[in-house]
Order: sequence, then structure tokens, then C-alpha cells
Amino acid sequence: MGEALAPRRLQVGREALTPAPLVARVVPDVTGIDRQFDYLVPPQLAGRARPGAIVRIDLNGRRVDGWIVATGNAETAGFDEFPAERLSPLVDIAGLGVAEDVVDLCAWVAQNWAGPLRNVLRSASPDRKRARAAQPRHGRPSPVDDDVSSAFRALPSRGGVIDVPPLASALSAVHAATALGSVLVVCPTQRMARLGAAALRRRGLTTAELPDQVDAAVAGVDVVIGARSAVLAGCTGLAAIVVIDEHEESLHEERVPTWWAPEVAVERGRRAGVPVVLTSPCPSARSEMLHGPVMRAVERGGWPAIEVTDLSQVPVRSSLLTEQLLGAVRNSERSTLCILNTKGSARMLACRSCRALQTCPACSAAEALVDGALVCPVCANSRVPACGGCGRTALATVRSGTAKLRDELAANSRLPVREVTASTVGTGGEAEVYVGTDALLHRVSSAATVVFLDIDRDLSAPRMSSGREVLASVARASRIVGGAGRIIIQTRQPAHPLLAAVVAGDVAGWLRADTATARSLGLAPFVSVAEITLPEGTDAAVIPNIPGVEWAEHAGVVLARAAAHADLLGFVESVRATVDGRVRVAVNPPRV
DNA sequence: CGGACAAGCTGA
DNA sequence: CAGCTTGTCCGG
Repeated sequence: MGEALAPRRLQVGREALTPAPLVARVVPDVTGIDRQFDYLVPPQLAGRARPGAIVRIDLNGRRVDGWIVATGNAETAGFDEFPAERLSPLVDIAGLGVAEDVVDLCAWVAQNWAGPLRNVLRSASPDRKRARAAQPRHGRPSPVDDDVSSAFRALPSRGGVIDVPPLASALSAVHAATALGSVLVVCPTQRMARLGAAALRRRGLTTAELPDQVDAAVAGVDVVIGARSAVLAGCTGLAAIVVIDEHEESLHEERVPTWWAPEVAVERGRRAGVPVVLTSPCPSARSEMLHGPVMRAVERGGWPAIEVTDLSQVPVRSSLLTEQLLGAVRNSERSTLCILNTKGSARMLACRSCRALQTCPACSAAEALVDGALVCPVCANSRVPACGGCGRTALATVRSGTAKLRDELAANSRLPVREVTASTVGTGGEAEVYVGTDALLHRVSSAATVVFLDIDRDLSAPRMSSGREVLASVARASRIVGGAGRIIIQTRQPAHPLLAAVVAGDVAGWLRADTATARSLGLAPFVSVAEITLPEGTDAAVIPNIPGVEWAEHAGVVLARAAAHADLLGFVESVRATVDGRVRVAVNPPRV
């Protein structure tokens, strides 16, 4: 700023010899105001009024916080719209806020996902606490040389996607990247960030764990590591970005703007001119689209042996206790995890005679019985209520009930069986059996065996990405059991392509096929979608039509899709312009 | 969001 | 028509 003003002072003979007053453009930290306002910077605050700083402002009679997103004066392009004499002064500088070099990235995130910049700036700001000065710390790690580190070195300068199952392998990519400078690591969970940081320190690297160690990240360390919002954190000397388990849903922000950390990482890397590496045992189609072909670092993808059991062969009707399950529970020296997801199970129907799950012939989602017909909740196909396999008409609802299952299992194994729910804390103990939902896989770090008691509940969930979500669960289970462990998947559809691929060790092949299907059907990520919630009582007739954008309205929600992302953003903009009142927009949300 | 202000309703 | 509610507008 000082440099910008200097020439102005030297212009002798012009009307003003004093520089135009410094102005800060501020995003208020107030919901419902997605706008920016200009404020005068008082001379005593000029030294600290940087983009990213949190300031106190007076806004319409209220004293609120906000972020500076730009500074300039009346001479600066774009700062001349509002007369300087009508500006209020900044009240104070209240905190460090967002790293200066990340402010423009935040603006890009808000624009790309069509949401309020304020929410992005909040995600990028560490919890308010006093910032302390820290000294740069760099370790002297031993060089790393394994399959993953050589895969990293073989990537193009902008980075790429590496197929790596175990966490230790992903950390080798991080380790190799530290040869370039400071590495920013984004993990799906804070827990993994903590474990990863500890493992990297054992390799002789210095770490800053976010969100607590912001000071160290700013001072300069080998590795800055944290969960989703770490992708927006300050990182001095940034030389590479690594996103671990890029397929995990938790890397997707649920609130608007619904930004996706791997995509933000790629954009940040592009702006900073540093490589970005996305790692995953089951890379998402979107990351491939973003970054090109997947680099295979480990033979066979490193998946453990996976057994599939046919539930329709179980002697006791409607029981989930197979021989394999009981065998695993009785023989295991370490714990067994039994995964049973209860969500959406009430609607599933199985044939009483052949026990085949009733799925949609077109899209294979589980059907529901509506007014005496079998109806697909995804594509609204309808057919007569008879078994798709044997044609008989006696259908039974597939029962759920983890409590009953726990009792059955305990009676059959004579072992203590613990049911783990969201409220149960801790899973200590050896040689035990745990029953719980998918969340169990996030809470236990080691087990001998993982059994998916009824994978059909997940596989046939009424959404497009169900197969990839199942794969993510199996990948998580693989990591928990390690190379020597067992994974048992129970199903009524043993010939399902995904299960066949998993058994054959050809996950990559299934992913290729799934991506090809999404491409040919024009689904995400090959189209961009937006879910637009209109204000109460809006007439859908006012919604504009734009070339390249298809949309449909139902119950006040507009679903739009476009092959070109820019077209979709243009559509959102014109909807906001035509509809009066506040419109909520989720662009490419985690779930539609 | 939340304050300001205008327009609408009520009751004596 | 004061006193109150409800709605709309706008912020530097």
C-alpha cells in the first residue's frame, strides 16, 4: 500500500499533495448480508489493516465483526464508487483472521460454489485466540524411498492422483514432498490429522496441527496438517499440498457454499504454482476429472482378501448369522466389528420364497411398496409386486434391529458383544465383538475382522453414489484389519458387479466402469448440479431459461444441471436476480 | 441479521 | 388517533 501511494505524493502541480485516505473493503460477519462495504482505515490501524484481518465495524447502528478482503484508496480501480466522505472508520482490528494469500482463494470458493463469502472466511479463520509469535522449525528427516515416494516423484509438476490404501503409504507421499518445502496436508478427520502428525514426527519431520497450532503453521514447519478447513489455512513456505483419502465424504462442506476440499486444493496449488497430490484407495471420478489419470503406487491396489457370503443360503430365514460370521467371531483372537447400517432399511423388500432383494430393473436401487406396486425411489419406475427373480408374490420387509442381532450373536458365540452407538464412548478391550453402524469404522483403529452384515442396505440405497460409498466403507475396513485381516461381506446379491470386483481384487476396473456410466448418463461429475431453495410462495414461472441448463422445480426446490459449470453459475445468478427474497443455493452438494 | 420506518389493525 | 403488530427495506 505504501508503494502505491508514493508516486501520488511526488506529482507536483496536481490538486492534492496528500495521499487519498486508505480504504478497507469489509465482509461483515453477519448472516443474511452477502455484501461488502468500504470503511476508512484510521492512520493508527493502517499498519495492521491487511486483507484477511478481522475488524470491528459499525454497520447500520450495530457493532459487528468482519474481514478485510481488499484495501485501496480512491485511486484504486473499484474503490471510487462510494464517496470517501460518507465512509465510516474501522473501529478496531480484532484478530489475524485469514492468511493474506488465501483471501482471494476464499473469494474463488464462494464464487465457484455460489455461496456467501462470509461462510468461507469463517471456515478459513482459526477459532479466536491470541496469536503468539513462533519461530520456524524444520526437521532433518531421513530421506524416504519406497513405491509411493517414487510415484510422487514421477508425477507431473502440477501433481496428480495416487492410488494408495494404507495411511502409512499416503504419509510417504507427504514425506517425499517435504523435500520441496512446507507441505500442507488435508485429512478427512481431525483424528487422522492427529495420528498422521504423530507418525510424521516419528519420521523426523516438524508439524503444525490445525486448528490449534496456527502460529507454528505461519512461522514455518515441514508439515501443516489438519482436517477439511486446513486447505484454507495459512502455510508459510507452501511447496506442495496433499489431500489424503480424497474420496471421503467429510472433505465436502455440508453448509453453503458446499465446497469440496480436493478441488479447492487443486485451485490453491494452481495459484501458488505448487503440486497437489490427491491420495485414495478408491479415487473419485471428480478427482480424476480434475487431475487426470490415477497413478497406481501399490500392486493390486493393496486391498486385503475379501469374502462375500450369500445371505439367501442362511438356514434360518431372515437371520444375518452366517457360518462365516460365527466362525470369525469364535476364532478371532482380536476383535470383530459387525457393521449393520439401519438407515433406509425399513423400505426394503425381499422375496419370502427365494429371498432375493427386490431392486429396480433399471437402476438397481431397492424398491418400496407403494399402493400395491413396487416403486423405485430413484427413477420412479413401477412394476407389479412380484419377485423379480422367481415371480412369486409373497414379499417380506427386511427387518433391522441391532439390539436383537446383538442378543443373537451373544447367544451363539458365548462372547461379550458390545453394541456401539453414537452415545457409547470408548471401545477398549480385546477379543470382543462390536455391533454398530458405519460410524464404528471411524472410531476403531484396529480389529481382526470386519463383517458387513447386510451390505444390500447400503448397496441399494436410493442414491447414485451408493456403490462408491460402499467402496469407501470397505476401504476403511481394510485399513482397520490390515493386510492379514479378514473382511466378510454378506449380501443377497453375490453377483453384484461391485462385490464381484472387490472379490477379484479389481476395484480399479469397477471404478472405471462406474465412471463410464456416469459419463454416458450425464451424471456428476460430468455435469454440475445446483439445488436452489426458493423463498416461500415463489412462482416457478419467473425462473429464467438459459441455454445449456436443464432444470425442474418441485415443492419450492429447483434442481438444475449443466454440462458447463459456468453455465450453471450463470443460471444461479439469474435466478437470484429474478426471484425476490433470499435464495439458498447448493452447487455440487455432497448429496442431491 | 436486526434496526428503522411505514402501513395496517384495534379499541375507546 | 395513540399504541401496537406486521411487513419491507437496507446497511459504507
